[in-house]
Amino acid sequence: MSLVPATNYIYTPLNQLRGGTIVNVYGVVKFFKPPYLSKGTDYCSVVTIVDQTNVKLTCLFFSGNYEALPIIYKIGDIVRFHRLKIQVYKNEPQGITSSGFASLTFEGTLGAPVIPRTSSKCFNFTAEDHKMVEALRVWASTHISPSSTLVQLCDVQPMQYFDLTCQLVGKAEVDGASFLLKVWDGTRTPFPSWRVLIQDLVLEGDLTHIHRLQNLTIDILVYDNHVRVARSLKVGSFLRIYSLHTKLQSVNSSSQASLLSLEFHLHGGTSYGRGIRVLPESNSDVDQLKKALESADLTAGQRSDVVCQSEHEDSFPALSSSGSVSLYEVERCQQLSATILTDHQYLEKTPLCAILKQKAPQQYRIRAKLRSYKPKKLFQSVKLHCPKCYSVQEVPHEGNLDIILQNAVTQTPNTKLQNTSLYDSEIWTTKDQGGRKVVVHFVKNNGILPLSNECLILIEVLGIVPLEYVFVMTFTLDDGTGVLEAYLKDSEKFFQIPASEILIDDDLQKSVDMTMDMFCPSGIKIDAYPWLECFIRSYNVTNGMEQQICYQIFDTTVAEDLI
DNA sequence: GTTTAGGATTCG
Repeated sequence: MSLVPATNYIYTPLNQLRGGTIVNVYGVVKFFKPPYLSKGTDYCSVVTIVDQTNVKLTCLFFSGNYEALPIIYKIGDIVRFHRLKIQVYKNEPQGITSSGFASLTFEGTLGAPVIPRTSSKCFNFTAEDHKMVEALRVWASTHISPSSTLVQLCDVQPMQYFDLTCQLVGKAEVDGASFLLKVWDGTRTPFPSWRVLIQDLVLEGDLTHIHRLQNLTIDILVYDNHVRVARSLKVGSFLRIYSLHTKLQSVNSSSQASLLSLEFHLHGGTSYGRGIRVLPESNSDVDQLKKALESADLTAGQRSDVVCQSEHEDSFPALSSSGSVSLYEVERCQQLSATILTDHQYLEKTPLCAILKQKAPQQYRIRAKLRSYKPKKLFQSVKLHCPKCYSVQEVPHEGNLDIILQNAVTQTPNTKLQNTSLYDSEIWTTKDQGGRKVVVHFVKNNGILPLSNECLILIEVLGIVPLEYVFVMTFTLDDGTGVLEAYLKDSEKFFQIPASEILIDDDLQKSVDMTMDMFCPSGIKIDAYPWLECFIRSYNVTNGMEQQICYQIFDTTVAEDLI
């Protein structure tokens, strides 16, 4: 007689789930919201899993007991759910807690020890389960991209959402809607953290320790629903803060120098799994964190190499007039860029806020995201450009003009460039110029020829200067410190596609469209856009009485692996 | 015994 009931659990593959049943399933966590207090009576957690059938299942878990919900720390964790109810929501199977629901969670890393995390006092775990976990790890290693949101403070970028593993060193009430957490992870941010103003004496924590850590600590403001969680946290505990948002702020000081600081916000709500979870000492990421904390360079945090313009202890280093922030643009913070420089790699990057304050002409290396661009339709960006207009040259002598024009008359227009899907072409034969042929292209809009007053007309012209096909676009660039409009005028260097061939080649059009869509993807926020490394020059433009500074992109090309 | 939320970033 055995005290343990010989239950043989059957696990249903995720592609065989039927509404109205109660099942046991295994899966890899693809998305999750750490447990949070619902608007009802229970804690809630939303978890999406996937298995070898490549079918996803989103599950809703409710429990009055926080511990009873699945103990998931990151995407890629492996879970086993027992007595999961399957219901149908929006015509899709959906999992939900049913009575007797229980879960086990395992690290998803190949080769890591198979240790179940659970609040269940007793649970069934056999050699078969062990095999299931191993098999899912192997499958996930080639089918699930590793979590890219786990980032150390030294690698944070302005305008980013990421998950931070850190230790809490201080906390303070700010107001009803926000709460301050002071944390560190042993590394230093590329820009100094903002300092949230709080009333004296409300900061809880070891003030001597916090002072010693100086700029190794960051200030996080958490809002709304996260306030009560933050308030309950114990100083010294290890945390993972999910979907933490960074924002680079330029602050003007009395000395008129630009100050840059990095803000950290945990916004209200639970979208994208925003939340806070305490990690136990046994967590393998906490082991790593502890090592980073032990080996942290406290002296580096003092920034003794920076000349501060203010004597205030917590002040931010000022930007020099050249706008260089090289001290904080730590090289290890490099992230792959969607465009690269073809020259000037030795130059330091300059934040846009600094460029916007300076006189033209100058040249800068920048790193920014493409907030938007104009025109949206590729055919509108292809223009004929006259290089002579941009260069200072003598107007040809009248005597030479005849010869130049006569030569032009003998050239026959290229018929390959006529009547494409993007424009209609007409050949106009002159009567009094020896029958010289002039080709006029009427550019269509979405395949339709616009009214004559709105139609872009390209004229293959007049013999003196061979006109050059170019892409002309306006890029609105944003690096978190400022926004700047820069022109791109490119014949083939930037896209590595000749502008002269774009109008007659569908594949090239698709390629440029895809590149632009990758720079500036629709439907996602700018934080998820790729970084562009660009070289720009500023120049003065006089428009009547007004003088304006414009910017042009050059010596920049689309990164090779994107072409 | 029911409700909660039902993935899909704030705007401080």
